[in-house]
Amino acid sequence: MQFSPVQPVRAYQRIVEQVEDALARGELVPGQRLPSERELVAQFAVSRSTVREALRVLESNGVVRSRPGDPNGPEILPFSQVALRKQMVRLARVEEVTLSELIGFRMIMDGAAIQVASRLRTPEELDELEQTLVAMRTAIDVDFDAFSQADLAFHELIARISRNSLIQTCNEVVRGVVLGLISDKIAHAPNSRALMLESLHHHAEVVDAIRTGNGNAAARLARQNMFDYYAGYVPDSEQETLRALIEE
Amino acid sequence: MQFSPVQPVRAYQRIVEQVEDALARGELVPGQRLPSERELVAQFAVSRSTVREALRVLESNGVVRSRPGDPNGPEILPFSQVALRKQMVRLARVEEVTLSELIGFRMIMDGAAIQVASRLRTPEELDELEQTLVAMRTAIDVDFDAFSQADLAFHELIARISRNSLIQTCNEVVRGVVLGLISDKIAHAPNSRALMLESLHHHAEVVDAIRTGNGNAAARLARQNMFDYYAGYVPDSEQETLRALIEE
DNA sequence: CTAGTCCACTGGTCAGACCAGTTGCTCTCC
DNA sequence: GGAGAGCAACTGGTCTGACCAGTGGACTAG
Repeated sequence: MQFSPVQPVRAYQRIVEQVEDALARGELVPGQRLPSERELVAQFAVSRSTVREALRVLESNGVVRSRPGDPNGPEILPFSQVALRKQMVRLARVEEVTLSELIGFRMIMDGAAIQVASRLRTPEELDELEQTLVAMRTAIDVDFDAFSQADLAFHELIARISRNSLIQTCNEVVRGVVLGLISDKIAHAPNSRALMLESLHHHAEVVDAIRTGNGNAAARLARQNMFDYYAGYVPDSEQETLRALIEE
Repeated sequence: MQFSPVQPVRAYQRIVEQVEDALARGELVPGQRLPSERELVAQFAVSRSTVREALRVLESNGVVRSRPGDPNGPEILPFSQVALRKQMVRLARVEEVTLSELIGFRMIMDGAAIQVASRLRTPEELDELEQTLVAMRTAIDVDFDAFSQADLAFHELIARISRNSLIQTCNEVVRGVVLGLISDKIAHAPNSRALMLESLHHHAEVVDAIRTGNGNAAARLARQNMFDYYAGYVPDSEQETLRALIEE
């Protein structure tokens, strides 16, 4: 007879589990309301502190929202990847993670999004992509921040067209972290305008490949462009892993 | 003069922010301890309930761990795959993330790991890969669990050879989540042994491509194998996004 | 030296009080 | 009749204080 180690489970955790189980079974759906805290105290037969601690956890997971004075009780929120995103951010910000790892990961994510988008995109979505190119062209004459915003819109659209929310979330996170690390260097580069123009040209090439539905070519182009753009910020000794992602 | 809408910030949220800011600035590092709850009450000049609600949020974010009776106060945690995995599992349960999205993500991660590993692998690492194939061959005659373990060792080694911790982590997490969702179906398939043999054959093909340093071919092979293996578990209407990842 | 007990701390939960915010209803004034 | 003010009953946010189980270290007895 073999026993295994036991672990006490806190009362508030039990409440969290019950609520999430009810969500998984469809017995609670977004838009609905939980009972008030005082009602939950009665139903769960615990103190109000315990209920509130459970609600803090659920809130942090993006499951519910509480508003003071709201007479209808805590609201179930639409499902979102807020908490997953938080964990991805924590992963990306681990101290030992290098810039080259982040850039490599971004190349993979962007490349994959573009590859899938090339196959799945509708004509309307292709039009939207063209519009983002126009916006990028306009933003060049404003400033680097405006160009970054337009660039962001381009990549967010690509990720949306890929219809994979994990790609979307990872892409957003790693793009944000990479940009946070080297944004100053890029914005203050002496040839900033030239870089923006070249970047726009590359984006247009990618859109062309997407238009023709050539996923592999589009992904390879995008990865090559990212390598060219970012390799200068990475130590020579770490570029090998990035090169592996652009070979034919 | 333009004013913007204001939003009250709760006291416990302020505490969460202060702790997370201190982490971001490196003033707190994993392994360190926060002061005890009663000490935090004094430092933040709030009630103990408020401190505890903040700690529930931080705990839910994977930032700290509290143990009853621990005389050293709440512990700062390093990033952990467990928390990332937990969030992915939550999303899968409510179908905010579909099986096809998870499988697609896995194809991308595994494919990328194999592509980079093809370039970076050392002769010693290639030997290690061969050993995992031997272990898989042996495990077929044991049972599906043993084969799964050997399969896991293969993929973990590949991810390690890729020298990208983001790929490693995401790969491990998503593999665990996918396997958790469909493991029962696979283990009880009537042709389980045939599936394991075929899977072993595919892994050997991948290792061959890695040996010759052909990253693109290895990655494509791996993604094709995963598509063949998993496509049956995905609705027809969602297979298009997976097909995009295996086209030439 | 080892085992047991005690003490001072830790975190988990409870009960009750008070406060600010929200909503709906009623009353008064124009 | 319509608009505004006031009130009551609720909501969630925070506070205070008490009690309990768990942990580790110090002390004592064998």
